[in-house]
Amino acid sequence: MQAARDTAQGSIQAVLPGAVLRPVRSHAFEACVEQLATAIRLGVYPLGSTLPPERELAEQLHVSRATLREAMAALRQAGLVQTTRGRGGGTVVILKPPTPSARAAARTTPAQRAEWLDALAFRRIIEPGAAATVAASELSDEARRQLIAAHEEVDAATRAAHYRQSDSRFHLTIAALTGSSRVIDAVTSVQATVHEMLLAIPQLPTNIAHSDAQHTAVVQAILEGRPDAARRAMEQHCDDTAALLRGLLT
Amino acid sequence: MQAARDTAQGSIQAVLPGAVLRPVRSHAFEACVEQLATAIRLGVYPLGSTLPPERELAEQLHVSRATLREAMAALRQAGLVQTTRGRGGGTVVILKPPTPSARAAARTTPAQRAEWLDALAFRRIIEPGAAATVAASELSDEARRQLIAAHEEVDAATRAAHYRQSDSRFHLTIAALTGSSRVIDAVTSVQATVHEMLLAIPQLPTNIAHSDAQHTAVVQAILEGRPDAARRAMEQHCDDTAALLRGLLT
DNA sequence: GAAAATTGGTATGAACCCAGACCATTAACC
DNA sequence: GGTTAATGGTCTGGGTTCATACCAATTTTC
Repeated sequence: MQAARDTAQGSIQAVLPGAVLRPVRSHAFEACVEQLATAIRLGVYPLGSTLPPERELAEQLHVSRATLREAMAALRQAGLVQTTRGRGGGTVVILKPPTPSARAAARTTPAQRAEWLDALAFRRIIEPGAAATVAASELSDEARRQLIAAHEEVDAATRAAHYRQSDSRFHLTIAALTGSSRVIDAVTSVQATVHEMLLAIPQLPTNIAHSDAQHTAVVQAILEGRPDAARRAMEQHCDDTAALLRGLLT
Repeated sequence: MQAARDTAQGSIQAVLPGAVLRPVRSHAFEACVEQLATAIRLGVYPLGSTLPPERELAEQLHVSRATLREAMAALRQAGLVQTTRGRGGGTVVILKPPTPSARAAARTTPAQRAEWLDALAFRRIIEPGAAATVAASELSDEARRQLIAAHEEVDAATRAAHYRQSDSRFHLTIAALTGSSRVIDAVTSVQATVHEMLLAIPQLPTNIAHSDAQHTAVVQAILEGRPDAARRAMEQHCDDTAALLRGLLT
């Protein structure tokens, strides 16, 4: 009767139960703060832009306005946004992207490291997959414009502070072009973690040039409709970034 | 001042804000019910197996025991589990996997259909990616055993009712072998949706034979350490299933 | 300049969720 | 057979979240 506890039926499935059940996300307040802060830091809402009205955001996040307002208050207190009342008012992003080297490579907990390595492994699957999917689909002119514009924006952002946000937006744009909300979710989550990691290490200009070349290869492969080439280019990009991060993390 | 509302800075990013923010998962009770019911239906906890004690499950799901118990009560009322008290007691799975053809292809809402198509697109990326990742990694003897056993189990399950659960466990096993919790989450979510879709359509024996051949190809490629072959085999498998489902869904 | 519309700010009662302690029942153990 | 341990069942007080109003400020519109 003791053996029956571990899921009966063979040893194969003995590992699944522990792996499949994931923590339920409670605490709406914290979840809102995290999502909004991430969106701002990734540049989804750039410096100076106005967030949607509270009522609208609350509906998007499936949260009561009271809870959303608490999250807003936290963002305000953290210096990420500023709020003004009345018609035409709203909440404006005032966060200046931090300079990476400003923060030293803080000591990371084992759990933190595991989370980061997990994100890199997941990224190696999802981002190349997204690039291949977009390359295999028929892109509208509008879609092509968006991709090219996002790429040019990264190219133009030589200043390190803006480079990170442009880079995130570039990757998110590719995800958005798949049209799949699950893909967008996955890439957003991955980019948030990568962003966090990159803040912890100094940024080398050579890396930026290197990344730009790979971005260009990805965009070309997508525009020419070559899925395998797009996947390989993005895999190379992920591998290089991952090698850099893993090396500077130990 | 009106134009500034739509995220300032060019038209490219005008689409991102709406796409990136996702609903916050509140309502712990419903989330628990959904996760447990899914795990049971996918065969993570097979018929006759005992679930972990309430205190343990509550901790795994990051939920109070009171909330977990409410979820358990719902599962009990739905006829999925049975509970007995005292030492050696616990909650046992009593759900018999339903016969697919029993339920007619119910009318689906547009939102439902969109969700389903999204899941298929996501699956086409994540499952082949997971197969390639596993094939590229060095597998322990234990891991090889698990993979082979999971495959043989599907092979042996000719009865339709058990076939679905074996199939889900097979795909989940590959995900688990990547060692990445994000990959496991993604595949679990995708399998849950695919499972839901397959329940809505009759199952043809020819499809099972077809799938088995593809499963074999995936396993062989993984065991031989050929990532590209593993990816292609799994892509073929996903494409065939997706074509079938999309066809019978309109 | 007055009215209307849009936006953030505040208040309240109900429902939900949590942590912890304690009770009841049953199988395992000596 | 008696004791112990494991497990589900119950209770309570306090914090969170929700839905729904209504108030306040400010710009747009006429």
